[in-house]
Amino acid sequence: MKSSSKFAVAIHILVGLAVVYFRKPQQSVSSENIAWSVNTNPVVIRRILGLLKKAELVKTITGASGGTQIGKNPEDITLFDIYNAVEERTVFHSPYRTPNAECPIGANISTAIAGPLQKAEQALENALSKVTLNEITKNILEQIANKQGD
Amino acid sequence: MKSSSKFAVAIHILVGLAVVYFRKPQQSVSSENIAWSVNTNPVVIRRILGLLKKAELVKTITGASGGTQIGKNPEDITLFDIYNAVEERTVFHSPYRTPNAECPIGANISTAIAGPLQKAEQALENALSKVTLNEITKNILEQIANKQGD
DNA sequence: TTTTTCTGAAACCAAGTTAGTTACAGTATA
DNA sequence: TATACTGTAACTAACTTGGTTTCAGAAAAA
Repeated sequence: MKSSSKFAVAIHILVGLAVVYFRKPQQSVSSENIAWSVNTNPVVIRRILGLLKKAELVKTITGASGGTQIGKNPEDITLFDIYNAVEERTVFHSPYRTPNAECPIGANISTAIAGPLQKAEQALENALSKVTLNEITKNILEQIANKQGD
Repeated sequence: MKSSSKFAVAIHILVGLAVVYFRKPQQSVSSENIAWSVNTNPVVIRRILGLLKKAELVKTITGASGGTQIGKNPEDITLFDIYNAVEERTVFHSPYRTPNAECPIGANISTAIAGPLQKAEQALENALSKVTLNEITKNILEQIANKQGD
């Protein structure tokens, strides 16, 4: 199983936007700024922002002094929303070369495993939808505050 | 998120071995035979069998008229055992380029999301471990029987 | 003993995916 | 009009994957 980093980067982006939103709700952030925090190229960030925008998790403003703001209250964004926005394929979707239909097992295996795999995926998604962006952001802000207290 | 087909193929292999086991417990199956059912190359099958063998889900016999048998009772093999045997990385593990440590968010994001992601993964694994190879095999044997009744 | 039939493993390739990069058109502000 | 952004196309390098060929080793069969 190979995972893309898109999900992790998307969480990172949204946490950053949430922090900005808490401090100054109308402020927008440039892709270059975000790229600095994530440690990558602004275009990589803009690509992911495009996906988040489609899901209405962020809104972007073009033109000078434009940038991105969070699209809704961090309370109302779950990890599943983010996951759903950036990861197009399901966990178990595989480019599984169609099994041999002449073989009784090959002919029936796909439907036999579809149910259980879907349930497992459902369980994953349920767990993700229980965690809000707000919680994660608060968690990070606490970590930062604690370190400053040292 | 990109998935390999190894998990699906591994299930296919084990269902096949379970069917053989039910019919004739001491019979072993060649990788070529399995490859025919899966519709791929015997070497691909042997690669996956190697992983399943390490997990003691199958046992192989070398030499002429050798092959593979299931390693334990299908009742005692869960989808999680199979998943665990063939998929080395975790669902969310990403080659995430280390975020910028100079940024407070970058410095703290990894630990903040580790917990929730681990819980989600745990949920997935729990769901997988509730399904046995036996159930899937019986399901397939039923499907086959129903079709013959047409 | 020799032949045959298997597994195990190395080595290689083609295809696909991903992150990163450059470049540039379009847009809105100052 | 100059500036500072986004959006997007196009390209590349690195990596992963499944498929394939090849061969050494093992064990049964002849």
